[in-house]
Amino acid sequence: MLERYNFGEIEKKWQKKWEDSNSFKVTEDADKEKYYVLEMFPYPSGKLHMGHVRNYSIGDVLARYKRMKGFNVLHPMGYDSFGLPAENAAIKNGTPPAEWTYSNMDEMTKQLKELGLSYDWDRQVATCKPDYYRWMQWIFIQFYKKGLAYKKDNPVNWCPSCQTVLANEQVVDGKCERCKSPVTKKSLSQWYFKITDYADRLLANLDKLPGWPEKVKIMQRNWIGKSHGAQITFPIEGFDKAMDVYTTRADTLYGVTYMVMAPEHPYISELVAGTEYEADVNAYIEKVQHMSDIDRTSTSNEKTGVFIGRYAINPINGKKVPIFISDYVLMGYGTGAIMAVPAHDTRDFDFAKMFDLEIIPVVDPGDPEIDLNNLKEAFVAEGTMINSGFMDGMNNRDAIAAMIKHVEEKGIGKETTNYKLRDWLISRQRYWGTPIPMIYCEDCGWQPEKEENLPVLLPEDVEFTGKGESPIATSKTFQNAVCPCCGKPAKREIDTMDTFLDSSWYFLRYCDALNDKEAFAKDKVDYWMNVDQYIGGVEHAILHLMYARFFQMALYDLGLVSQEEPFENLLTQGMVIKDGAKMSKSLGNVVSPAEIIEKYGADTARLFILFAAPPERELDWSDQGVEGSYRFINRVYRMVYDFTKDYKVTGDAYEIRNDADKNLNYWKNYAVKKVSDDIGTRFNFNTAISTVMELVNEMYKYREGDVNEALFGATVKDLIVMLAPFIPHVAEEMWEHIGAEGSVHDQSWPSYDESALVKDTVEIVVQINGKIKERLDIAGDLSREEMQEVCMNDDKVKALTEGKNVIKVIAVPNKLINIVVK
RNA sequence: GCCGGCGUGAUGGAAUUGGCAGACGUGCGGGACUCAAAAUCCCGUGGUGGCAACACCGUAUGGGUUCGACCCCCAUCGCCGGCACCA
Repeated sequence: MLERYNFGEIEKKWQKKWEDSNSFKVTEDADKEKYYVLEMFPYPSGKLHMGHVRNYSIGDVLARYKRMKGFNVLHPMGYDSFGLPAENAAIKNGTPPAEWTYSNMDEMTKQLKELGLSYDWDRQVATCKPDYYRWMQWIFIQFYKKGLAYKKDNPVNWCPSCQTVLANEQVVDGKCERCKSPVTKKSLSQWYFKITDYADRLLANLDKLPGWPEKVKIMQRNWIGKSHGAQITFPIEGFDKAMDVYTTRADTLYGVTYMVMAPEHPYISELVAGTEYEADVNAYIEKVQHMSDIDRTSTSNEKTGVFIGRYAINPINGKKVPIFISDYVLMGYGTGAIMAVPAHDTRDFDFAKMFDLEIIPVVDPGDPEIDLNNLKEAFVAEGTMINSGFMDGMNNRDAIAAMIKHVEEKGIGKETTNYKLRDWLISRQRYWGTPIPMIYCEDCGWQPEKEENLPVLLPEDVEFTGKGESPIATSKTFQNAVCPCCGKPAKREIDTMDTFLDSSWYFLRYCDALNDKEAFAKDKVDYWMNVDQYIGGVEHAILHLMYARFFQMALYDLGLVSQEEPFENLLTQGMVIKDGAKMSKSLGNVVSPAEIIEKYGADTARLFILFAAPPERELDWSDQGVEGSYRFINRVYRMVYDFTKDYKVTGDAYEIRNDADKNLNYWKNYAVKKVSDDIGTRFNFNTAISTVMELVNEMYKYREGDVNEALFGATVKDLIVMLAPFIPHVAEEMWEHIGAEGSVHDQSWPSYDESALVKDTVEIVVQINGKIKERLDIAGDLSREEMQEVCMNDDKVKALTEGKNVIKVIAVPNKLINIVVK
């Protein structure tokens, strides 16, 4: 070890040793307790950013800590390597997506290794590799066979000029973001997963995840959006089909004054065919079709709509009410039609005012301030039923149940549960994704490819023009297939899978990444799963984390895994920001990990990022803070170096000779206790580090006096071991330097001696009426009564309470005394 | 609009959940070392008043509960995030 801290050499040296000895490889070991720590795998954009560094540093500290605690730790890394950017690169500069992706992965792997992360690289997965997507396709087929995958026509955004499907985000003002031509809705045949079948379980199981942040669970609950109500059937005058509506407010059925259908409602064309309303209705539908969902919802108060010339009959009282179409009713939720109660629904109220429709109050607020005959806004709170036949006088919350029961008895409706969650549209008209392993046969319909023919490989004879159909369609051979059922020539599906599928089971593949016989062996998955600690950005709170849960449940139902939920504990790390804003190119506040590693080394980068803030919170990047972390490493390094000039680190046995020894011994043991707790149970790495800093400060102080070689040496040893998870390279270097055996990362985590934590005297606070008046050093571990006695006999306390009436005394052992006086 | 979260020194953040507010780091001030600077080491650093011992004030604001509140309750203000015409 050199006198000066040369991070460049140290980091290179140890990274090579770890790699050469395959230090972090793990295998199943039934005799050891396992721990699976997983960080969300990255998209291989080519460069790591600080968010990655933060994510992986957190995971690495945990992995290294748990390993030292004796766990068999699985800590893998891989790439979510399918996706659009690779395809865009191909369009822009002609590089094949595979080439672009593989070179990015190499670059990122290099950077990850430079951070000194303790991954078992043998288990690396990349979702774009055939040995991964083969099993993705196999899983798809299992889902298909179980009835979880289906193909359905559905309207999607279509740009007639670019000849392509657009995502909602790519439609601006009803126009194509690129060429500005009006976007139409086109019905395209798309593959879906029936995630809605799992809505209830996805919701209910959230309660079985105490290790998840409440925030994420709330977001998922809202996304699933379960609501309880009734479906009620309204006959349409002069029409043979009736109109079903969904409502959570069955209590307001008597207050219905009109009906609204979504513009996409299937009955509309029939209802207006050949009438004087047809032209207006079609014009309105046309207009709505040209709007993106974003625009449809942006003008939230301005209601639009058209009367369709038809009437519905309220089944409860026979009242005839007009039917409108309006874009404020969504086809995708409930039945795509509503009963409108303007008196008690804000949106219906706005619409009724706009079209001058009748408003009938049926819930009385019981508030003299509110004029029921001239409502200024919809009344949506609780009240008493009026104008509602048999329900009059009831509380409206009770009336909901009463009305549901009533409509069920009369056969005009039924109790219903609804979800906001929709089925998962999984097909993409893109090249760089897993081919959907389905074949269309004129005679047999859609058939899954035979499992022995997997993988269905991505074709390479394709063109990337950015126009026309998916590039896969340009392949001369890809679509030609044989029907797995009847053997006749058939056509292969050219759509690929949403990349969220790939990332919905990668944690299972890590358990058995090299298996070429099956997606994963059940016994291996049974050994490693569940993921004990999952770590990633909160931006995945809904999509990825919901899809992965869905996959796990579906695989559980298929008998392929033994648990319903994949992630035992979830930690959502905060963003890395600088100067009060997210790091971004446009703001010019990006700090690249590469430049920090170059200037200070990976250990400093890791230490700073863990020290600057607790993991869930935003982290404010500070160049001066980085300097501070660098200084701290130097400070430790110097101390260890200097100590070994005069002394040796011997065994662990030492004697306590005096107060200074006792104090250092206290700190040594206290730090072990505190750091273990902070890493292992609280994930407060920032306070763990600050404790180690305090210990180092104490060691500097101690060094000024009469040094007990054995004690100081033992403290140095514990110090290096405690620092190892945070700054693994320099810890290893110092460990070698003090002449200790083996790798520091193979050491057991230090234990502490409870008796060393007992102080001879403790400082307690004396309060009078809750105000601190005095601090006293008294013997430690006194009982309440003893404490009180010592305190009341103190001269200052006596003086302060002189002539006052002591009402009561509260004593908290080793902490404080509060004397209440009058 | 609805649902969350957060407001603590100049600053990033501590305070293990109702018991010493401001640990640790940064910055700043002072000292030591040096011809000098950097680095390093040591000391100080919430505010007001006082030579001082000390006193008073202080965790967004206003109230409450409690012997005791950064922590619990009510209201208000501000910032951030999620969802957003879901009937």
